[in-house]
Amino acid sequence: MPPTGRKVGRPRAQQRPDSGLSARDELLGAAAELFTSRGYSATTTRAVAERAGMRQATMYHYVAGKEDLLAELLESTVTPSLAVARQLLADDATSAEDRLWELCRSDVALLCAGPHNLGALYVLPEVQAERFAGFHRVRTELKDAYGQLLAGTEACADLDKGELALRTDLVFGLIEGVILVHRSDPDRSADVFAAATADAALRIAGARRGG
Amino acid sequence: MPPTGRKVGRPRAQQRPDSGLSARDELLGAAAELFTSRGYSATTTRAVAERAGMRQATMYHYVAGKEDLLAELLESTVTPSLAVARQLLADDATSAEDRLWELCRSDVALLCAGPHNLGALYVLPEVQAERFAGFHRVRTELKDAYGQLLAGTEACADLDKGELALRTDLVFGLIEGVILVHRSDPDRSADVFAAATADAALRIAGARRGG
DNA sequence: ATTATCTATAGATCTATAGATAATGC
DNA sequence: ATTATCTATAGATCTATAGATAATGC
Repeated sequence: MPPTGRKVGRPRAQQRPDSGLSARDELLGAAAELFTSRGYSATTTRAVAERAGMRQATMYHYVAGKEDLLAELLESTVTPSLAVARQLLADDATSAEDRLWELCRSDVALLCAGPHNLGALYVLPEVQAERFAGFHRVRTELKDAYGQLLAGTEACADLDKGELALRTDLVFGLIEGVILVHRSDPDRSADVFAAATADAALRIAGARRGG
Repeated sequence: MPPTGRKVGRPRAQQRPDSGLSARDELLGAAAELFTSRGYSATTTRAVAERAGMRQATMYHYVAGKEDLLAELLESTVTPSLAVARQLLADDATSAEDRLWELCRSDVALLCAGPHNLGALYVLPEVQAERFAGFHRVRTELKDAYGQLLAGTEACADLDKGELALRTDLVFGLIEGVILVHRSDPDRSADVFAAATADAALRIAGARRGG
């Protein structure tokens, strides 16, 4: 069994050094880059496939179509955030303030850490289509986690339902917005940026860490 | 001269009650609705024209193409915000804190007041293209106004350049983000929402109104 | 005559499928 | 034999233009 370079199937027309990734993952990476920078509808299946190193038709060997790529990217980026949120909701040994801070920090860090601006996927207009309802359910669950942690802070303890919804929108809007603005200065440390955003979120809530 | 209903030119195939708007403004309105809800590339010239009550080809009597519509929508939504910003920058009788608050409030109010979610236009991936550089220059000028007002607040007086840029990104990100999140609850009063966002922006800055 | 609109369509895509091809595996 | 890939293309768009048409204006 020789080291590498031996693969089943017809060779690709354009040979490239082996990235180590599966063909499917290369397609997902290409789609992430193109969808976030040019948009979903503006990105052709040809552009995705050729950036992944294969011809347009070959893409269909791995995915059912463009929609599949977007659906998978959406789910795979929101899932880690939601896992963090669930764990924080269950942790009743820590103050709501500290848990909210950590949720904000990790959310921003997760989305700003990767090579592409995955947060930009969330606001693509096409994502509002029924096809992506699964993503929206998960995203709503994440937003609910923000609301629950906010409701647990001392500063928000006495707010009525409408006021709490307003604060939740402000905090959630901050997170969504800074991820987009991040592309204006992508060289800044994602960790520093994430911590600063979490600080700002607590200030919006009227809360303080360790409270 | 009879009241209405008398117009030069071949009648439209689909007759509709006169909206009072010019054909060009009807096209702009249709484009605003479709670009914000479905996206720019996903919106066809046929969809825009027919929503405006005319056939696809007739659109070219009023605009050079889809790009023109987007360019005009972008400029016309950022221009009023920038006019407010310039006026506030020149007003040295008011504290930087109060002026920053007002800039945030009016920016959110302007974008959330209209029937469509015009703020969503700003984050369309297609807007990053060179074709819309004019919009980006104006938008950068608006962001600079945020930065200058922030620098004038007591809370930010001693920050270095990098720290100030970070705060500016946080405040600007909040504004951009809440405008997007606003679509989750478009029935809420735009004025209340705008004021609450401005309050939140000052808390991020570490400043207080009347400071 | 002027104008606003229409119908028709050329040319350029874009997606998804059909079927051929060139590797390895046994 | 199996697999991954290729080339070729049908069918469905989509944009922008050409040229006809049906009103009013004079």
